[in-house]
Amino acid sequence: MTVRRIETVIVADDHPLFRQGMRHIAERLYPQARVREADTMDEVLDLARAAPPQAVFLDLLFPGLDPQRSIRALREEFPKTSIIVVSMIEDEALIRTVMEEGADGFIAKSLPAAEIAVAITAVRDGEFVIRRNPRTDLVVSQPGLPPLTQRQRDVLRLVAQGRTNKEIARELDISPFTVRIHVSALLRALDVTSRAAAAAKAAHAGLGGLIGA
Amino acid sequence: MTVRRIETVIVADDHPLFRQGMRHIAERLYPQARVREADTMDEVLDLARAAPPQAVFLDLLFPGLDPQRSIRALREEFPKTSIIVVSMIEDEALIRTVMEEGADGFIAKSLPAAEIAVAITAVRDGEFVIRRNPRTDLVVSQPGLPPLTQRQRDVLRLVAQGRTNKEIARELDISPFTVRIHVSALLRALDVTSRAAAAAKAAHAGLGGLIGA
DNA sequence: TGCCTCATAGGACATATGCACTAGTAGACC
DNA sequence: GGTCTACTAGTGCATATGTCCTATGAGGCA
Repeated sequence: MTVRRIETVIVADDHPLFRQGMRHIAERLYPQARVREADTMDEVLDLARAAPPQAVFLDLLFPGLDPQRSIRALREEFPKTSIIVVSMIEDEALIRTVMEEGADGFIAKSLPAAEIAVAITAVRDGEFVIRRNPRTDLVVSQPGLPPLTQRQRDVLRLVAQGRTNKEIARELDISPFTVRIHVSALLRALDVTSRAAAAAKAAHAGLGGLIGA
Repeated sequence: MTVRRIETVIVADDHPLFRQGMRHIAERLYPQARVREADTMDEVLDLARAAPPQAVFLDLLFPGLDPQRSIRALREEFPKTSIIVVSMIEDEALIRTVMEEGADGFIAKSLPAAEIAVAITAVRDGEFVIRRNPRTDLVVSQPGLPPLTQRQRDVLRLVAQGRTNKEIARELDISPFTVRIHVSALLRALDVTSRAAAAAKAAHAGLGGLIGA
């Protein structure tokens, strides 16, 4: 995937200190970009509509905000924007939910700045990224998915939810033929030969799948 | 699924105290059953071959034992036995792995006896069961799968790994036609209409899918 | 300008999948 | 013995899926 030039970035967080930190990271990564800061979800939407951002860094605990709906709404209105959720909470179910709702990356606030920057770059390169604080007990290998185009990520999300090509076509408002193209490319990229296997890989990588209680 | 009478149970754990506790639970649940105790994996196999058990309670940290291979071997040799893994460790990746290798249930050792008994009954009723110690922070709803027959669980495991009907047929050593029967019944039971959706449901229920480090 | 990738849309074709039937065998239950 | 379910195996058929092909427009890059 050709990485499009970053022109506008929105940092949405109600903690001034953290917002400053994120701005700093964004400015280091993309010196030419304009970084906007937002205090509320409405402000995010206003800023985004005024100048569609290439990336949004969204605090999960945004004041009076329902993460699910907001992320889905953002994804629908700005399909090409990298939505990166940054959060204090590292609960798995929440992570899976926001990823399924359309986020491209989930980054724990507790990570060092350098790691956050790396994760952001990976997302811009087409990867789904989930970075939590390293746990001390058991080290688990994170399978990870290869870089995918935005459309491939959209499609994978839906395939991993068990949708058919027709349903995906309706959801993304494109032709079923086009969906097949994306699915084919996706299967090649994931090195599998069936959508069910793709769903399994997605589950292993952190999209979908959840152990509860 | 008709619950077959429990005649023989094997408790495999190298902690005598815990083994006693498990024996107690088993005897309360199935007064008529013979409960065997095993110290090593070889002993488990010897006992099982002498008298095929309806249920095996297996300590995950068995001396010098590779959980993956042992569980898969047990499952292959005794396809109808309920394999219930009981463990000190509650690491998710480990749980998913043992469930994928053929276990029917995973139960944390830290749970009270009553809950362990309930979980065992549910497994015997055809459910996949994963019970960890309740965490205090965020309560997550565990989707849970409806009761399935042993064959349906076998098939679901493989579907959730992205296998095709042919592959499943080879793996289970039955006809592809028969696999289709099981898949059809499975889809009905899960209330979905495609294997990919079934895989997604399985992922949500704790089979497959893993968020790492 | 030319070259590239990505997203879009469609045709053709082989295979896989899912469903609706029939049917035999084995075990559990009454 | 009669009845029930699970597991097995098959046929037939409609639809879904996946691959290979062509083709167009947008946008980035050299």
